[in-house]
Amino acid sequence: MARERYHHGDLRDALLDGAEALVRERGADGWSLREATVRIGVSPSAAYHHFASRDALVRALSDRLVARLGERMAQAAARARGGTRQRLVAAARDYVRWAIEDPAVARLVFAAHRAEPGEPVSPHPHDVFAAELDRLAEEGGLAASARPGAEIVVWSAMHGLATLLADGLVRLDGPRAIDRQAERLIGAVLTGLAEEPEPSSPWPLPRTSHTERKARENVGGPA
Amino acid sequence: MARERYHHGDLRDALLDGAEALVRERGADGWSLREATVRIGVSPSAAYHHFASRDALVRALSDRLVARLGERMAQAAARARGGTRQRLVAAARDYVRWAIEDPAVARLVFAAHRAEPGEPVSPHPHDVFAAELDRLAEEGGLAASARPGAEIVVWSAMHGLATLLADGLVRLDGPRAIDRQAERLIGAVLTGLAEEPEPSSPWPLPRTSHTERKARENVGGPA
DNA sequence: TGTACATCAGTGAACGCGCGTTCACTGATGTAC
DNA sequence: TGTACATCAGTGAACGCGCGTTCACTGATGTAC
Repeated sequence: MARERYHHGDLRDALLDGAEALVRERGADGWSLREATVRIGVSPSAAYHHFASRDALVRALSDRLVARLGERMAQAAARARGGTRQRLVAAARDYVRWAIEDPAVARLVFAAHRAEPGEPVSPHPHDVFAAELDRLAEEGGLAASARPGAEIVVWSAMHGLATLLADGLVRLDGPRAIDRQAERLIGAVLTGLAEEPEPSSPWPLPRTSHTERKARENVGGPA
Repeated sequence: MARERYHHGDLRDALLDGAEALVRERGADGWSLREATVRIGVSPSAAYHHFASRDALVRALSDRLVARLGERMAQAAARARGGTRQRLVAAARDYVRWAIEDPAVARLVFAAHRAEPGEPVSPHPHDVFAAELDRLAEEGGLAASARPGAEIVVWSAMHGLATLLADGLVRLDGPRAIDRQAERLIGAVLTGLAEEPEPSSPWPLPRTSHTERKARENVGGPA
């Protein structure tokens, strides 16, 4: 169990792995920084050479997990057969699948990401939805007036189902039922958006902590 | 600040009030049972004459809060002018309003209710949505095939927006923008449900911890 | 109206606990010459 | 190829903390006769 080398070599990543495993075993909150270090065979204080605080560790873990989710969703969309609507269905379904696969991980991500600081993460579920809706609008599957803010409509719906399932407030028997519920929800939302009458004044434009972090990062960046 | 009487008289309620105030001030998790007792001017151990554990206190508080939310929603629906669709819009909008009014309270409720035990709470948001959708189906605003499980579709959508806002992942400027976003979302979902093609096999029937608790309670109850 | 007594709802001290974080330190590594 | 030295990434002991919960207790209340 003991390390052979004095220097670990990749303690930062190892800590993230350890913390992730603890989240799976004991829940989003049921573990300590000390446990994560013990599990790796390193003293608690060693963690502070890599993270300023326990909180920083949690944020880094959350960023890593959310990036993985975004990648999954983007791949699910890319693999989908059919048109853009099917791509959206696939991405949306995957969001929900991911949440129930590991509810504790989902809770950590949803809770931890409320805290602002940290690197902006790409791809982010928000970006995936936004990109697919752009496609849909270009193809004429969505009125120009309905496009702004539509990604928040879609994200809200899928986030709600994912959260209700991850928190155990709603239960469905088996993966097939979950997929169908997700498909039903995204289907209703997309139909509703497609039929949306032109609003008398433009829809409100929600801001997200994710896109704002990206914008902040790009100040002074490449033109 | 000191109590005049040795016996408090209504310590149970006072503890719930104190805990609720702490949640508002310090967040869903940022307070202890001890703080709640100190605030009331009572020793920490006194709490154990009324709650078996801190957890039981949290659950009781959550039940109280969720019942209040359900009442609000039902009243909003009752006050709505227009048809059943407008009643649903009003209830859905209120769910979101409630969540952003006090995000910490909303987080406590959403998190604490995953834990099973406790009294079933009525009215529950789930019941309000279900009742209004029943009306809508009776009036022909919703196909019979689309009714089963539709309350989870609606609840998911509104829960998602509420959660994203309460957790600060999405921001909207001012109450007017929030109402419009909520209206847009529930509008899209209801349109989508109304247009929903008859499924080749019935939709999955999600179970909720809330309705299951009620069912359990009614075993052996009045016929 | 008075007294005995059970019950209820408090007190206060103490418990053991594990936590995040700091600190002075030391072993290992890499670079300059 | 060897040596000096700066830097990096660990150690281990200690800190102060507040927590939930238990326990033997006591003051207050209500009821029976």
